[in-house]
Amino acid sequence: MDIAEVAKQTGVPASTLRFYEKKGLIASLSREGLRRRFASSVLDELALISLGQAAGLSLDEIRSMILPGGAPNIDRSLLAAKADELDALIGRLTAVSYGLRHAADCPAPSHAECPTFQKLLKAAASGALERRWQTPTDKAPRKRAAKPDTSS
Amino acid sequence: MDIAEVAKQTGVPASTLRFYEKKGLIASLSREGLRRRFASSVLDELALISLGQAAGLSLDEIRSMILPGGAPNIDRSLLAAKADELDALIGRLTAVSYGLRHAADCPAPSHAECPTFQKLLKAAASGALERRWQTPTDKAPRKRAAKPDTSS
DNA sequence: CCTTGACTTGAAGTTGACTTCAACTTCTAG
DNA sequence: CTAGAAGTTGAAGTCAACTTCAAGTCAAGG
Repeated sequence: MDIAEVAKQTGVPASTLRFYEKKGLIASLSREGLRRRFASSVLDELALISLGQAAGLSLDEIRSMILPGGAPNIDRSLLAAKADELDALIGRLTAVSYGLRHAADCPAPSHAECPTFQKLLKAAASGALERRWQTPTDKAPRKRAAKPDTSS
Repeated sequence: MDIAEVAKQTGVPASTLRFYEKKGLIASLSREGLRRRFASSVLDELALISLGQAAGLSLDEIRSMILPGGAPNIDRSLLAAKADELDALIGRLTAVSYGLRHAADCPAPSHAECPTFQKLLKAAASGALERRWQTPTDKAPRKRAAKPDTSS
């Protein structure tokens, strides 16, 4: 498969594929002239990368899970640890969501008088809620996976 | 309060406080000579900022919620929308966590043979799991909120 | 032959939230 | 008075994950 084919099938832009290759996350099997040719196994690797990202791993971390051979080599205790981390995050987010929703419904004229909101604020102030994990911003529109495209 | 005092009480570094001031998120009430003097209400503002960040808002979004006067002016429908977003995120994360944990326990010799893991991979490949929201990295150690310090 | 379009490269740009730096001014203690 | 700690500034640097750009290569079609 050439780079455009991989891009079309996975929705991952060509620039990203080159970037991943440079980073050592995927390998292009050979070149036809200048052009990369990818083995179809790259599709699985990309899925793995996607999953790793969803689990909050950095690309560097993900790379360390991929054997040079291509087969994933995943430390189960690392998985469990990541799951724990994720659960902790979920717990915090759940609290925030709950508090947010409560504050949205709160009949108090100002949030300054809503006890639930105050409690949330206190939690935030004490550092119980860690910051910085971004929700996807609509300012960064990305191509989604292209549906198999019959038109071309 | 001077900047160091605020930093100590909130755990927010002085550099961040200046940064927030430049951004218009907090206001220093006056200057004593060159030095900023903060009203104690800045503590509440910082808590609000912290909460906003935990809810996934950008600093710009947070600023738009803070009236020049200092009192929060929060659109309830925005809160509800953010809560919805959060819930969706929580749902995805829960799926990933579950899958991760299952894969960690999976008795198959390689994850290639674990059906749960395969399912996760498929979901990731299809874009059902969105990317990019970072868990706090230990490479970015931060001061935590200092306990009320009696020593000074 | 020559254009067009898909691909190649390395380098530089982007974004958000900060941090770090250099150079400078002030306050306080000795 | 003087040192040093702590404050000030604007500008530049950092980080991650990409994207964009300029400039170049190559195959195919008219």
